Amino acid sequence: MGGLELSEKGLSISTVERETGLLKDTLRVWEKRYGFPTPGRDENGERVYGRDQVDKLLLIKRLIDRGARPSKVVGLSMEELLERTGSRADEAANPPELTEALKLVKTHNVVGLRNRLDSSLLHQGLERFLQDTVAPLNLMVGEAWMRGEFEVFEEHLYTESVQALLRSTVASVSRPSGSPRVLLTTLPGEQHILGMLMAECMLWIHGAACIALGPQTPAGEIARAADAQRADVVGLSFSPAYPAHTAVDTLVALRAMLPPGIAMWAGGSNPALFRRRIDGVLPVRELAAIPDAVASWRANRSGT
Amino acid sequence: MGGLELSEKGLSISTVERETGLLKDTLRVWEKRYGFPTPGRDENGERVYGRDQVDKLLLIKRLIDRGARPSKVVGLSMEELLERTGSRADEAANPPELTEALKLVKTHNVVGLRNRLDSSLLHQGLERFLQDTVAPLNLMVGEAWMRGEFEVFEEHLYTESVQALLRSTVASVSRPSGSPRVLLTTLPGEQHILGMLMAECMLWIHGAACIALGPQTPAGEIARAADAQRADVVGLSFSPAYPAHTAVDTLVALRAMLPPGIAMWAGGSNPALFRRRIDGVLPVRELAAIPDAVASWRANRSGT
DNA sequence: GCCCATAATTGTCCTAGACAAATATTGACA
DNA sequence: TGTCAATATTTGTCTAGGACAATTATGGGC
Repeated sequence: MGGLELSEKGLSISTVERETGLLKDTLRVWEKRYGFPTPGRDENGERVYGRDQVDKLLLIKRLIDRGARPSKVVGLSMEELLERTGSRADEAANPPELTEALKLVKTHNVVGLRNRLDSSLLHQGLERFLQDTVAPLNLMVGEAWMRGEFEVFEEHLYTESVQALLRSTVASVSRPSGSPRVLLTTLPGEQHILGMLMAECMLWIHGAACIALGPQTPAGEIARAADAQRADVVGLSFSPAYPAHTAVDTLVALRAMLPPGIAMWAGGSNPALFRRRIDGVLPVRELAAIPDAVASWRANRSGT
Repeated sequence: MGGLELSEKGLSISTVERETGLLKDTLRVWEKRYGFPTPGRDENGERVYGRDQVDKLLLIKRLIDRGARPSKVVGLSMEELLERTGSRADEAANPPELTEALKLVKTHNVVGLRNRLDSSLLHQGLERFLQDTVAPLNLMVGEAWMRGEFEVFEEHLYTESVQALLRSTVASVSRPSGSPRVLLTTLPGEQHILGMLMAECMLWIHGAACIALGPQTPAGEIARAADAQRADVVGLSFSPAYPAHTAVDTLVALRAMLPPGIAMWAGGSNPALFRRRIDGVLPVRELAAIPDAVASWRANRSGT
């Protein structure tokens, strides 16, 4: 019943869908329109993708998430794709501490990485640690991955290390208290939670109470949870890979379900959030905007 | 471009796929074969699902994951479905502390729940806490959800509370050391991480070192990571919802990629792991089996 | 009782076409 | 030259119906 798997020979279209996030329909239509990917066929007439094609698809997807047009990038050679990665000379502009941290990831030195992060956190304090260390490191890891300098598992290792650190920091907050009460989650299909964790830290620093629902809560459930938890704000996080119109549509729908007294904040590096205003939804472009959001919420509240 | 969203009116087939985990193809073929679901159509001829249908689909999916046959359960009424939920009188058999903990979830008292879990952990110690509190609570939450007594967001709240507690416990381990070195992760598409966290705790108690890769690592990357981290064991976790044949196929493929010196352990409540032996993969039926696995690994290692 | 051959069930893949939303391009006008 | 509206292209996702292999159930013989 379908479900071939990644043997050494090749991957089924389902597997490629899961690993790249590109729908089966999209894979098939790209093949027809742009001549890529070019899977083989098994004895059964079903598509079989090679590992190299999947790697290329992942790279293409990142370029598209960044704003490239499919017709321009699907079907390019690997070299041409790597050229478009950009971020050429500016890597030298990064502080040496960050470059060194990256080197620790590259050498799979988890312990060393964790030590360095711990020490940065202690030295800088949480807020500056988030803004000056974690945020730029995230970017650098993403860029390095695009340039083919990082394996997927190395990215996992990095993400997991940072998350563990932030989580244990957040856990040290005994109980949620303060205001506003912010319900934090992501929509179904959005699995990136690092941004949400960073937001949770920032909110906590600035005296807000966070109720973390974990990732992937359907909109209807978010509305019920906001009611049950008497939340003042619903905070949602969107990675660049999250489909733009789904994000906007769901935000609009959720806005209609929530009482007007509950604010909505949408953050993350997804461009859809900042292209056009969504009525009743506050876009939070970066971590540094969180304190402002909190402050203006309090001003509004005390004004009423 | 497609991607309608959950307004009050209805959900698109993509959204239903994301929220239920049932593929679009499956939804369409069920509609044709069993007469359910019965979505409406928008002005565009595209399927529009009601919230009630999605709830029913979620319930059906859980019954099927448990072993029911689709032809027998798809198309039953909501009442008939609830009858098959089973777990009738045995809920009285649960210890009263657990029932009380559930009540805290039901009243959305996150703080109370967290307090109670903390105190159970201190009182019982980590190992008994996992086996006598967390594991049965997981089951009870799942059952209660099937009986319609829990909302999705209440399950999220519960899961998040337990995860936060276990994570902060794990984080208190300064650095990974000990043997065997176990690389822990899940395969792409498997998002349930609670089981993995519980395993991490058990392994730590019994002197193993865990390297957590986070969820959803492709098989090839697991192999590279195992090499880079000099792992002795690769540990994978499978929830009941994970497709059976995908699990088996990928385990076989991964086994072929890994050197024979690296053991593979597969755990979780997915029935596929225990139906038939997979060569070179040790099935770990429950938490209590982890100490045995560790002990026998050590015996083997010292023997050689 | 168990075991094997046959029958039914079931999920996923295939092709090919259609269309609306998003994005780019053109042209008119200040 | 710059801005805005109208048109053209691009793009992802949906539709339909058919096919098939893997899984699970059923019957018959021992």
